[in-house]
Amino acid sequence: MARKRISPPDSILGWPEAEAAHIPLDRVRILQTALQVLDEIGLKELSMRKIADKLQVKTASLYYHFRDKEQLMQLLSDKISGEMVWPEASLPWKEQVLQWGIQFRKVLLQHRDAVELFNLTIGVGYQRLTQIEKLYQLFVSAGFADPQIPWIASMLKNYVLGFVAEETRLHAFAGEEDHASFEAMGEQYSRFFRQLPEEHFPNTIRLAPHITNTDWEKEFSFGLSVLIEGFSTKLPQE
Amino acid sequence: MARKRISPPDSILGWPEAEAAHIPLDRVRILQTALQVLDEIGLKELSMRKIADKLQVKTASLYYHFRDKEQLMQLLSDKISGEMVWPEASLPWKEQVLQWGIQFRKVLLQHRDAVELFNLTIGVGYQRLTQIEKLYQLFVSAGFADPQIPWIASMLKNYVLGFVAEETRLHAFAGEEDHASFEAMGEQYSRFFRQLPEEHFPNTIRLAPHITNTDWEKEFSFGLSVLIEGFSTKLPQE
DNA sequence: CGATTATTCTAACACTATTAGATTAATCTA
DNA sequence: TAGATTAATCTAATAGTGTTAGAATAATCG
Repeated sequence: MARKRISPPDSILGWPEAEAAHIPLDRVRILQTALQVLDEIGLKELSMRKIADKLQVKTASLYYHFRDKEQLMQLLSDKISGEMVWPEASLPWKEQVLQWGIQFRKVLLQHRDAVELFNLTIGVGYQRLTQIEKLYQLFVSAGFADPQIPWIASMLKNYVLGFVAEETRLHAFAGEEDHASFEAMGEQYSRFFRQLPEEHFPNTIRLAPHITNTDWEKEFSFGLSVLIEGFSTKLPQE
Repeated sequence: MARKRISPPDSILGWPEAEAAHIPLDRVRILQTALQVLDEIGLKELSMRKIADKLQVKTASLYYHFRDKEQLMQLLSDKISGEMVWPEASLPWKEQVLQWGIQFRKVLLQHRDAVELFNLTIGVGYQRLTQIEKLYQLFVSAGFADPQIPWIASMLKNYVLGFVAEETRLHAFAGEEDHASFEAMGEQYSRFFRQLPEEHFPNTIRLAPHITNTDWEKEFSFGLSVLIEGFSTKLPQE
């Protein structure tokens, strides 16, 4: 493995930052840094240059370790997927589905723009494949018929992605400054609704408060229960 | 309204293409062309330059009519949304939901990368707002409780988006050449699954044929029925 | 120690979105 | 109809993007 030259002329020997700067690159370290950058500036601003800068390395060096940006993002989504915690296999299947959803949402909320990243990349990495594999196993154990399982699993996965997408979209609506107060957020959002022509969008306006003043955890579980009840009706009788 | 000079020196008067080239710009015409370009080259390749080129106009001109690319894409998604056909309000609500889903999927399949475009932009345009408004109205008529409606509607919308996303992703998996044969497509896809380590992904491998040899229409309806059954359980008794 | 291989860097290329300010065309007014 | 005003487009530039070929350097092996 190649190493950058140690202790450049004008740096103090053993100075932590200087030392850190000369750790050789590898996929793990690059992805670690990329994830940090993502969390700091978001997906739209994430560029190869900015990742390289943070690593104190030139951009081209990244291309020794990754084929292109897409592969890097693929593996980045895979790394995030790896943070997933699996529900106990001993629990009843409905409870397992609930837990799976809760855990997936938790992971997605842990990193900025994670949903967009998942939607932009295809899940062919080890961790994302494992995530689906475990979900399949869950539905197999529950007794669902093989031909239904991929679609049921896909519905569950897409529900979580869709829900969190809307959740974070509402967060972003308030602008960049005051992410602090939830109230100000809903305020900005409902201002948009109130400005709509009432004769065209009566329902949208009337139902708006239920979106702005929402308990996300509760609504998330509500949707999950809708899905679980729907799945139940497709369960072969034993 | 400003007009480009008519009949430049070296062009024949009344020559159709030359005439066409001098129709003044406006949002409608730009969006029409943008949609054409999108269908031809896809979302990732869609750029302001290529839209301008097709209009035989310089790139900067587009910025007189749109604030930025995001606004253009916003209105582009809105235009696509406008192709939606609404289900008859006289039908039973379950049938209406089914029709709504079928129609939405149809529209999304009609334009290249439409799902990605919808996921990338927020639906604050007239057509997309109308689409949701009509969906709300549907569930109101069906007798659902106000606080539930936004979430139920969101689930339905997200289901269709998620399903079509996976559908088109599978289409793209085969590469760019032979979009002709569905068989070759499934072939390429299942080759990927077969190469997976069997001890880690037994279910994924065993269930793969159900994804590759699938009747998309049927599976789409299956998922819709899951949702509808799930919604039913949340319907207040009368 | 010398040769080989593994990394990283330099320097460029062909793109991208966007903007200020000049230029032209259309319209309005006298 | 002539001149002034407004609307629309263009010129030209900026600052960024992903990506690549090939030179330079560092680590490793014989």
